[in-house]
Amino acid sequence: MQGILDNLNPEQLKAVTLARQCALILAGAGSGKTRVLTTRIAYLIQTGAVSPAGILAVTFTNKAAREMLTRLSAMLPINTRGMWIGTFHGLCNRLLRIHFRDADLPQLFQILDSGDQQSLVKRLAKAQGIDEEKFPPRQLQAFINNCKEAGLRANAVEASDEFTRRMVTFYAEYDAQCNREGVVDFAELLLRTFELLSKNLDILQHYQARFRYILVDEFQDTNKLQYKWIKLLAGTNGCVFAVGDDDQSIYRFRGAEVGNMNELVRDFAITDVVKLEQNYRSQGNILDAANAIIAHNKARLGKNLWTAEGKGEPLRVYAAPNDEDEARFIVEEVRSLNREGIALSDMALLYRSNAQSRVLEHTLFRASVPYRVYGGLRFFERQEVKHALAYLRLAANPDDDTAFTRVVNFPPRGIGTRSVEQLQDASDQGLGSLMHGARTGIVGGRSGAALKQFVETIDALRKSSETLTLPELVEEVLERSRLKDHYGAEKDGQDRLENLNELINAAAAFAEDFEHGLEPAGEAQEDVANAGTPEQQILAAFLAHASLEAGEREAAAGQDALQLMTVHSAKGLEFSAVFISGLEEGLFPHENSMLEDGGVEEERRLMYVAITRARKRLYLSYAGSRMLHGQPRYGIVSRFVEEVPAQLCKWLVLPEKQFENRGQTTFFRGGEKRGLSPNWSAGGGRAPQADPGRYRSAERATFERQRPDEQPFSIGQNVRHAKFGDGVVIDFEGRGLDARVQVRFASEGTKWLALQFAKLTAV
DNA sequence: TGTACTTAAGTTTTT
DNA sequence: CTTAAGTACA
Repeated sequence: MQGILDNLNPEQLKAVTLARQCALILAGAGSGKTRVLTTRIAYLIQTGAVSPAGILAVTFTNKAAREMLTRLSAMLPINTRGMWIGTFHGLCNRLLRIHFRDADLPQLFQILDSGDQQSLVKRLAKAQGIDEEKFPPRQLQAFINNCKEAGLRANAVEASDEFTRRMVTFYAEYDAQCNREGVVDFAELLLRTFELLSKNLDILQHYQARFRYILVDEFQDTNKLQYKWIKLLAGTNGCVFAVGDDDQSIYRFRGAEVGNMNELVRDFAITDVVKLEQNYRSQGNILDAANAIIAHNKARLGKNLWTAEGKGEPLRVYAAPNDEDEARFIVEEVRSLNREGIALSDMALLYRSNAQSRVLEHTLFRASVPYRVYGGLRFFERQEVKHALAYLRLAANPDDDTAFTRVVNFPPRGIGTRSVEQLQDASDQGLGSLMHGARTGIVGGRSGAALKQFVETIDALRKSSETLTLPELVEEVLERSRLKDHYGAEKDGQDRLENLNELINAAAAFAEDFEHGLEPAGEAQEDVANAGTPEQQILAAFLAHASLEAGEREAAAGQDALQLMTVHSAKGLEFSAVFISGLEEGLFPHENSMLEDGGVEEERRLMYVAITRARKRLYLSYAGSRMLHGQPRYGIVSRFVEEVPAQLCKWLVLPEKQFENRGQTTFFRGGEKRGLSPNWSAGGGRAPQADPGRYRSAERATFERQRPDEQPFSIGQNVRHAKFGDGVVIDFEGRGLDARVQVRFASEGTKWLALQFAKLTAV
């Protein structure tokens, strides 16, 4: 017992050992939030306050849920299986699988990810002859999701104008179509569960009695519906332990309501909010900067981070004449820090929007600095994987029209848009799903025959799904669908084939976990009375898994590499050294945010998150000009840089030296709320020129010294390629973007590689 | 029906 | 600049 409470500070201890009462823990960045959450669970179980089965812990990401489970099993020698720890969506999926009848869902309902949802919206909008100019599919999709996340069905949405009324109608038709197909989107998982519990008192009471303790992570990110969901499950006797930080609320654009924190305090009569303000991550100056910036926001719950550590280094601020120079500066600093012994993987290069990574990547590449970009395509989102999954989905549920349209003519089998339209028309007239139409031979001629073949393939797969193990079934899918043949024949299909093989492995691994009850759905299985064949159960669980957990981001080679990511994806992480780039008005804070009410405050919280990622070193940089959409844009320093107290900063180049004629160029600074004037002057505007004298020539000299780095590979050099492995450069031609190198690989033979595309690193 | 060209548009993201 | 989506043509 003593063990788990050791080394907690007084506030952490208070939070962990609270008596049975609802609580809001205001946990600042780096204050040991996850530790408090997991220790609280361990404490409750160890003191016998509750059995593991009485715990419900909700997170936003699978990663956070896994982290919690890992730490928990390190703390307690218990079986974590009975515990409900997971994401909102994962837990809802679990509930709906158990109570599919009461939720009015087919047993093997499928989950649409955002991409699937968008194709469904597009298909439906087209079928209804909706003007895509007036109602862009993206907007329709957003409208539906916003409604659902507010807990509103179409019949509950108030529409005052014609435009909204049309969208509401569409929403109703969309839902009807989902029901026909037996599919649910992400927001539907939550709304459907909420309705299930609202309408079935016995089920609600069962779970209210079971989950005596409900814990919520990142509470500031909950949306309206999620909060209602928590409230419903907690009931009058529940005990909610919410951990959050209003200063780190950066997801308002996807429906997060910081106001839920105040609601919670009111609804659950919380009398004292526990504040965790001691920061164990950043040194003093960094923390002071964060506090100073966030102090500009109004309507905060109020919290000030402090540290027992010293002040540490000052913040480094660099004003670059342009984006390329900014990148060059960062790369030099990264190398210098690396020489001082900081691992590349312990440094992060942050930016506001993904588009900014290109210049940075280019410069890093030329300088042979290994890096890893977060935010790429994930495994289950890859085209070839989604195709294979669509066949699996049809095997599980032939009425899944989204899956049907995706693969009915992929690989190409002579079924064109015309034929699919015929099926669609028939379906619109109430003649059933697309698959049903294909089966009944609505389409004649060659296409009709091809369709018949397709139906037979799916039927065969469906039969196989009843008996084959999951990995066997996946293999069968790859063969029968001819996906393997198709990608095998494609000249650049090797990577895709590898991913398809990887899917078999993923299926095997999943089946294994499922059998051992490691997958939560494995337990849910016990609760289901009438379950179909076990093989079909596993298939449904696997498909849900593929939608809910898109898989780890593309794993780079395990080497030490600089971490590149948006500020959003940096949330929750920490690094010894952090570079925040592109600190210009219009970029960060983003220009679009200035039009929204409270938009700049959200951007400021984003800046706060960025700063508090750093342990020891923090760099802020901005560029006088930046290439955007192929044209130069001229910007001025972000207000966020100016909000940092001057005494915390060390300017590496004095700003006035770079922008000599700044006073002559007219720049606008948007207001916090109105922001009517653009903060970027367009391409034709006058640039803040660098001082043609001293500064420029000094920079030129630096560029000259950098020259050799432009051609990082010389003959005889050892290099590494992400796919082909290690090799040696044996020839070279071209310059700049056209440059190609010939590399002899240890295992893959000799290849010519375009430097522009191939990710080669020096070894 | 599939390929090649043109054109438009371009925050942040998890489930 | 890049990418995606849509249109014209073989």
